[in-house]
Amino acid sequence: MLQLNTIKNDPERVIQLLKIKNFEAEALVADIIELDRRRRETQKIMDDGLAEANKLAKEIGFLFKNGRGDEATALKERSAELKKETQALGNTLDETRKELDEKLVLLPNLPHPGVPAGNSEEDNELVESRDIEIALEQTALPHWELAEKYDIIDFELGSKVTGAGFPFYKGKGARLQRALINFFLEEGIKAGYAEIQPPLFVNEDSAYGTGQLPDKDGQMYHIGEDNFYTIPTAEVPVTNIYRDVILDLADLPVKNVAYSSCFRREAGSYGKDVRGLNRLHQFDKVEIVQISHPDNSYSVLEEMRSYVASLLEKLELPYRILKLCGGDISFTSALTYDFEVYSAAQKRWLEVSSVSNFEAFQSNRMKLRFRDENGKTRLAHTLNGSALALPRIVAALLENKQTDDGIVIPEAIRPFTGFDLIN
RNA sequence: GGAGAGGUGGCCGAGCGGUCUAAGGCGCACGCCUGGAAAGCGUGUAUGCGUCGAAAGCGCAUCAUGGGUUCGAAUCCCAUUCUCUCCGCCA
Repeated sequence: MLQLNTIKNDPERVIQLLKIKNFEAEALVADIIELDRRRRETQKIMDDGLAEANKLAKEIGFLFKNGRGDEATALKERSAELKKETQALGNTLDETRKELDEKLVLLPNLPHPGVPAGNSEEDNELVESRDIEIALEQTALPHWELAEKYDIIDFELGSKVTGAGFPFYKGKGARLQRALINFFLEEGIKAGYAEIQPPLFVNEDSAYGTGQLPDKDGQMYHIGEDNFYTIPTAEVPVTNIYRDVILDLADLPVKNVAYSSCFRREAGSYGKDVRGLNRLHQFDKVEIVQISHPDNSYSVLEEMRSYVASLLEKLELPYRILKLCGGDISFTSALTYDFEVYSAAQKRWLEVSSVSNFEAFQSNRMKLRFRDENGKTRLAHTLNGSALALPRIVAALLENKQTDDGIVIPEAIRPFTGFDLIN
C-alpha cells in the first residue's frame, strides 16, 4: 500500500510512474485525495466534540461531589447531545476511512526508475545470461518421462490420493528433494541468513499483511472452520513476523531463510505449462527475506540477486536473469529480477526464482518500522526471493543432467544426496 | 473438549467507576557529582491520527481485540482471542 503522503505530495508523479505499469491511476488518486480531505475534516469536528464532552464529564463529577446535583443535571443534557453527535461523526469517519483504505489498496507499488517500459514478458530486459553448453542428444526426454523411467516421481499416484498437482516423490526422488532443501538452507545460513521454520497456515491479518488478500483471494486454500489460509510461500508467515513491529536500527538488515511447503490453487491454469513439475498445487521452496534500511534496499537487492545466481552456478544449470518490465512486474514490487533456467527437453526457459524489492509498500500495510538515527520511526524496506523453488529445479536437473547411464547429480549436492547418479 | 485464573507502558507490577494526565520498580537517555567509574541525586522516557510551512505546543484515541452500560470505564456487562493451572483426549 502506497503511503498517503507520497500521493498527496506529488499526485502527478504517482500517476506518471504508474503508467509504466500500464495502470491508469488518475481517477483513483483524485478520489483518494478527496477522501483524505473529508476524513481529516470529520475527525477535526469529532475531536473537538469529544474534547468538550471530556471537559463536561469532569465538571459533572466535580458538581456531584460538591452536592450541586441540580446544576449537573443541566450539563448532562448537553453531554448527551454531544454524545449523539460524536457518535454519528464517528460512524462517518469509520466509513470514510474504510472507503479510503479500499481505494488505497487498489494502487500498485510505484516502479523503480530502472524498470523498463513494456506490456508483456517479451519486453523484459535481459541483464545476465550464463549459458552452459549442453550437448544433449535428440532423444533427450522431458522430466515427466524421466521421472517415470527411474520411478522417482509419481504423478498418477498423487492424483489418486489427492488430486492433480500433488505428486509423490519416491526413492531417490524423495532423497533428492530432501537434499536440495538442505543444500539451499545451508547455503543461506552460510550467507548470513537466520533459519526460520514457519507455520504453513496463517490467519486473515497475515494474508492481508503481505498483500495476498484481497488481491489473490482465490489462489489460496482456505480452511473455513478456523478461517486459516494455507501459505502460497514462506514469505507470508516470515514477513508477518515483523507486522506491527518497530525494529532498532542495529537490527537491520534482518535476514531470514525459510523452508516451507507452498500451496497454490492455480485456478485457471491448464495446458502444457502445467505438465509434470512445471506447475503444482503443493511444492517445496526455500525463501530468503530481508528487511533493510530504505537507503540500502537496492544494494541488498543486488546482493540477493548474486546470491541466487551463485546457487544456480553450484547446481551447474544454464540460467538467465531478466529485469521485469512494467507490464510484467507484480502489483507489490518496485523492481524484480526473474531467474530462468533452461529446460533442455522442453526447449524453453522455466522461471525458478523471483527476487524483488517492495520498498515500503508491504511495510506500510504491515506497519513494519524501525527507529532511525534520530529516534524517529520510519517504514523499513522489505525484499524477498526464492532461493530456490524445487520443482522446476528438479525438472531442469533431470533434463539437463540426463546421460545414457542416468541422471548425474551436481557435485555441490552430492554430500546431501549421498548418491551421484539416479539410474 | 470441560473447569478455573488471567492479559496494564521496552520489561516487572499496583490500580478494580471521577483525584489515571496510570503509583512504584527495572531498563534506557541526558545532566549533576567523580581523577575515572560505581553508587547517589535530578530530568526525561510509547504509538497513531489531527491542528501546523516545520518544530514546539495543543486536541483526540489507545490498559489483549470488538461491542455495550454510564454525564464519566484500565476498573462494570457481553462476545472474540491469547496465556497459565487442573481434568479429558492425543503424535
